[in-house]
Amino acid sequence: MTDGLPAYEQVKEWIRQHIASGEWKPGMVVPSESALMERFGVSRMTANRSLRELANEGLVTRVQGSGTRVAELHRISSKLVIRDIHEEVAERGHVHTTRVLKVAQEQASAELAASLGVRKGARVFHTVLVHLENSVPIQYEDRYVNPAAAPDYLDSDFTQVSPTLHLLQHAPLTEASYSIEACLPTAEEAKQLEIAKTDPCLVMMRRTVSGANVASIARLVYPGSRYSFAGQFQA
Amino acid sequence: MTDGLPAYEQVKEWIRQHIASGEWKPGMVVPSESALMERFGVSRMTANRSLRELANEGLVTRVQGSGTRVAELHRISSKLVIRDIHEEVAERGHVHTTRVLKVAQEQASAELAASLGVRKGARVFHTVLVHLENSVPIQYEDRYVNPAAAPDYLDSDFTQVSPTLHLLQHAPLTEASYSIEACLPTAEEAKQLEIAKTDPCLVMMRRTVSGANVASIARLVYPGSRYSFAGQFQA
DNA sequence: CAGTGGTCTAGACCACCGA
DNA sequence: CGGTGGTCTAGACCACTGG
Repeated sequence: MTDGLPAYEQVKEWIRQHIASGEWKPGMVVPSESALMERFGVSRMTANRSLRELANEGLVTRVQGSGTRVAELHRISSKLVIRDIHEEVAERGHVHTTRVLKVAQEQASAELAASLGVRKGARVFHTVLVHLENSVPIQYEDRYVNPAAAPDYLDSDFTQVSPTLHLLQHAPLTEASYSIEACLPTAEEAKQLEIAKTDPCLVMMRRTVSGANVASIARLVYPGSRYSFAGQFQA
Repeated sequence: MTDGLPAYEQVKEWIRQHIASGEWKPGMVVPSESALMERFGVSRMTANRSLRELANEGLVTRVQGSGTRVAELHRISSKLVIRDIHEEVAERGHVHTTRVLKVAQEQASAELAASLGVRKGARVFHTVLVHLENSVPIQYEDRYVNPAAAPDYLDSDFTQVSPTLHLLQHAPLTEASYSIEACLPTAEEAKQLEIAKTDPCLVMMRRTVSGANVASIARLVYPGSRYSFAGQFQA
């Protein structure tokens, strides 16, 4: 333990290298906490932290009473970060503007009511807008909001504050789920995004939960030719 | 500290609730480790573990000497897990089969050579196959493999072992990057996936690194009508 | 039963920040 | 300078696994 790095990091690094080199294959037992104590002259708390963090990262699996093993399949798992679109465009040094198509109160259909967790016919907020990057449309956003989660949603100026940002600030996020598909745009979406009706789009359906309420349900349509999701994974 | 839950989890949960309820807003200071020691009657190591894990989860930020604060914007960040397709299909209780279209050695074009990190004209492996779930095509996989990373790649029986699995077993994964877009299929892809040329597809480009080598570059085409990526996020 | 991981404590030394 | 987080130790009790 001579390096400048913390001891628990040195232990992690040593284990990582044995796994990455293929020397320790999936399913094989990794040195136990007491073995690491001897090998590195560290306390058990330190050895424990190393193994626990590697387990959190998915590199090893631990079973009480049995031991620590190299994880079976290095699943390629990576963080997909969903960000406020205004922030994302700004970070590229571009200008983000918004075209507001609809800001309204509506009565929830049966299907929508079920998704939002409100009674059928209850009052819900509905916004439709288009996000532009340097005047080029990059996202069509069709969103329903539960008034219980964000009572003053409709008072927001959506040309200044994106719906995502308003919700993040007024309805702390506790849970979210999404799915990504490839679809053709509807006629209205194609028109607003200024693309052909045959241009494929990435469609993200996103549902966010804030505390006890479903806060919002959104359908986000991205022109396939102008947008992609990217991610990275490091072992 | 009466509950059945570990003390550090109880402390985390207490903090999470104050954040989720909106009581503690982004930027506000969270109780320090010593404050938590008093409040819960735990040792500093335990209080430290609670705050450290919350920081790893992105809920708070910590600055040495300054303190712990509620993180600025809850970015909706979620794990996108990319799995071996055979395993994924099997888990749904369906049958996975493979149609092998090409297994060959080729000379790398300039562009491909650059991506794979080999010399132009170097020998590379090239496979093309279609994955079927209950006899329905769900993925067209066009893959180039660096022989340095998996010398016996071509000896594999791809009807039994998927390329992903072979690579995971023979070339331990150290890094991966991907991007997801919406595209129309090529004529060949449409034919093999048994879809119309106008049906949008999800296309994932994936690049994996094993140790010092780029192991493989793959283009994975999913029929939009039969596949979606889903994910979830919990605060 | 011995070996493993899961948790917790009391105390310690250090580096850093801000008044 | 005091308060904060970053790390580490020696020892402890428990629950679980496997032979």
